[in-house]
Amino acid sequence: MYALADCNNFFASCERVFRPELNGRPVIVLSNNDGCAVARSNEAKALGIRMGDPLFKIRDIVEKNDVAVFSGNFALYGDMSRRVQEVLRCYSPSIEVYSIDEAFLDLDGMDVNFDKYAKEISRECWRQTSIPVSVGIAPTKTLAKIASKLCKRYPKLKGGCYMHRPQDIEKVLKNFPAEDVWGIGRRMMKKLEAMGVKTAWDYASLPETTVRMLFHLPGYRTWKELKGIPCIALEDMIEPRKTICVSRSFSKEVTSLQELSEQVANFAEGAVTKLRAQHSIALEMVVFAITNRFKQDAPQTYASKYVVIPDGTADHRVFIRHALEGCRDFYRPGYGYKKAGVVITRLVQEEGFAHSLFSDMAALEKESKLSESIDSIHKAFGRGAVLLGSQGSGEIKMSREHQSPHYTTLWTDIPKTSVR
DNA sequence: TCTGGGGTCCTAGGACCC
DNA sequence: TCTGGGGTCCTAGGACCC
Repeated sequence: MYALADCNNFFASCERVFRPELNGRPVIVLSNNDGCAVARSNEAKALGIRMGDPLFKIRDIVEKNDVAVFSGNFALYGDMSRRVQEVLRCYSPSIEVYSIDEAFLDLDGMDVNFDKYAKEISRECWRQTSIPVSVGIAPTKTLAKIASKLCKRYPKLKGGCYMHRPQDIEKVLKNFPAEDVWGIGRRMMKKLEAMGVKTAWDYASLPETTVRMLFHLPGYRTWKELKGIPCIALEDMIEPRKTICVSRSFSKEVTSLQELSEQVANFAEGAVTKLRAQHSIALEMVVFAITNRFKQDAPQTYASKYVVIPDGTADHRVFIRHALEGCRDFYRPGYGYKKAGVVITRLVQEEGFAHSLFSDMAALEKESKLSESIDSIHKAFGRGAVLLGSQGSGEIKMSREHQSPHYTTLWTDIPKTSVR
């Protein structure tokens, strides 16, 4: 048996924890640069604001309905997520943190009343964090996801739903749109529509061979999971990432090589920081810059440079140097670059990595000492406490007109009046 | 005017081997 | 005219997730 705990409208709920007067009022949270709505409270959803709607297109709705608008405050959301996880860990020895707002719990072999258990987990999350959490319990992860969605649909379930009897599952699936099933995306749905498949039950009723032929292994797994046969295991071990990407859109277009270089150097530094945190080294990187695809009359480019790092390294300067070289290579005047980034790939664990016979080990060791020093300065004084010259004076200011305080992650921002 | 940022897995097909 | 039968490894691109 699996549980899925899913925080309702997570980012919007985080903002409400510290602004309880916003309960009942529509709330949205925006992506970087105050671009798109990436979280909506139920009231905001009811107004027709969709996931990913750009702010400028919904301005009318926002103003007419007194929608509370927040810039993304990801330090806050990360910290609240950690708090919810702490509560969840009390309910199973084995949990998989699936995303910032979702976690699976392995309930195998537990001798409890699962319906009560689901409701209790939800209640306790609320009591300790003030985040509303929907907990679905079912024999497979895919069904647990569906059960948790039922909690959102039916408040009378009180945040917890246990679903296991075949006749109950059948009833639920017959009323559950196929497109909302975990693992069925837009492309698949298009094929399914043509076949007359509308509900999760329709999909589960397709012949096995059809599913295998048309939707291959991933679609087949989903099909079996809907039938109650577990195929997707709980992954409670945190594996190191296989790729790391740091990219941003700019609040204004970047036209000069100097400015683009400084940005890209910063992204490279950010990527290396993530790389070092998981004790990996990388053998490849790609640096890229793209123009504004929405500006149809402007010249467009998707410029990138791919670099091989034969020695494999996690050295700040190596990545920044390659990133800058890449920039110099592909930069062309006359383009307005709107977004850029650095992707590092071919990641391997630092421990046990066999360097080439011809690597200059003494030089590599010296380099790594410098990077270690940068790490410890950052640890003691915060990221950005020391910069490489090429990183310039820092980042381009992101548009953040509606940022809430860092209530839980900055001493100066701790709420001073009791809110609950 | 204004449009996010980060991941994973799978498969087909190319290139190579005997 | 007729043109074998296995393999492996790698990569790009597609599809999905949040």
